[in-house]
Amino acid sequence: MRISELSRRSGVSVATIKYYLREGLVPKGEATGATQARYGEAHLHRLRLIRALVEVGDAPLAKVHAITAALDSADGGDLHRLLGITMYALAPEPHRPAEGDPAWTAAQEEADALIAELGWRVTRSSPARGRLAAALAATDRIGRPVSTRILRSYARAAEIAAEDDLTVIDPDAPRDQTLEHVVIVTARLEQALAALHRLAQEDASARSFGRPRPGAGA
Amino acid sequence: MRISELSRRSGVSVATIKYYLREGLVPKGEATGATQARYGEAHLHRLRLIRALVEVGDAPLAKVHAITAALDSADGGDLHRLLGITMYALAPEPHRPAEGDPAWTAAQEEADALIAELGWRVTRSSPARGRLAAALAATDRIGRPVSTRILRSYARAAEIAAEDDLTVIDPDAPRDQTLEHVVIVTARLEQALAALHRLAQEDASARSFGRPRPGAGA
DNA sequence: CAATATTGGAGAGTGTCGCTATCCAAGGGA
DNA sequence: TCCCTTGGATAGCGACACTCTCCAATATTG
Repeated sequence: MRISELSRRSGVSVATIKYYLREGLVPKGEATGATQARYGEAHLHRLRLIRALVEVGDAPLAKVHAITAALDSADGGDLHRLLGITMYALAPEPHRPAEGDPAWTAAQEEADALIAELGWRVTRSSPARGRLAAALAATDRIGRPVSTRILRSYARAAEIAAEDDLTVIDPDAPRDQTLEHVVIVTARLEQALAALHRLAQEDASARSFGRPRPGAGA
Repeated sequence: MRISELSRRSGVSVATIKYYLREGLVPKGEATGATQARYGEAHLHRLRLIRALVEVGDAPLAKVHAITAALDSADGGDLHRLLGITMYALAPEPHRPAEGDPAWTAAQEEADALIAELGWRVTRSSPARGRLAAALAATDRIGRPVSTRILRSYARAAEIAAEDDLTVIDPDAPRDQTLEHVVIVTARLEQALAALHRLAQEDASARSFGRPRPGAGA
């Protein structure tokens, strides 16, 4: 297909596709002349992956670029590695506190202990590990550490959810599409969890601080 | 204190404070002359709240403005209302699907049913309600609906966590400080939850797709 | 008291991000 | 044949969150 059809089928404007081509996020089409090229299904999948990363995963294009680069080079790479690269790129980096900070050290130990206790097989360098520790340290510093009870209860729920997430994967589908699905499922579940948390919080706040008939927000 | 001291104690540059003053995010100091004004502790709390919203809550200044406006006007407003305004402003708005979308309708009903079942007292217009529905609808559409088992298990965990969140609140502390703490605790817990979820996912991926010695990501 | 530094206030400028618009010449389709 | 689309490249734009520069009016310090 030509660029206009690719645009129509992907919902991405021609100008934006050209921009992605220039940036190397989408591989060039097969040139059929000085001013013509042909695109295929792979290009369509790629565009959908990019949109999923940007719109659902809220990733900056630079990170999208890291992911597509891995996709385009490590064709034979195993799926676990590819998933790792993708999820690592999607992770927001926490502003890491100073090395010597006692709250930080304690939080790291707590995170490690929890991971060990659950027997989770994660790399030492996983950004999620640091993110967890940073979150624990921050609440610590405010004087209200997260209770281990809650942490455990969430961890258990997360375990089940993660297992479920992966059933979405068809190892034989195109990689672009596989990643697209994983990104969407992961991001959406996180949205759902955050939403649940806020709803629960609103309920708790209504019961603690609300008036009998809670006029509530907005 | 004068602006330079306010800057030093808050860690926000003088230029930025001036900018916040111009934008009305921070109330003006008490003028003591044509080119002089005095600032107090309230200004310090306000700056810390703003930084918490921006850095931890990742809120755009426009939303911060909505929150500070509420703070500055509704001094007598009850805490529940103020919390509502704050958390509503922090909520990312989901791109709401078309009205007629069947997945959307079904997801909304599921969300409402869950809330009703748990007996949560949340307003009909709560953005978290829409966010939850949007997340459910998105995974639905991909063909992998979130299981109610997982949803319930997360909801239960969220309930406990939310209860805990509120113990951070001292109803007699300055409102700016109270909001700052709630924002930090809420945002950080959400980070922790997301991190747990990703760690669990990495573990699941390692077990399903990894090689015996999982070289993993990055 | 004089020299120097700081302040409030306002406007313009900066850097990043993710596009979007404009041009142009070479093909392609009717 | 004649017009429309395309690829390719360059420049421009709008939002955002500052940051810089000026200025005249104080404060502070010696």
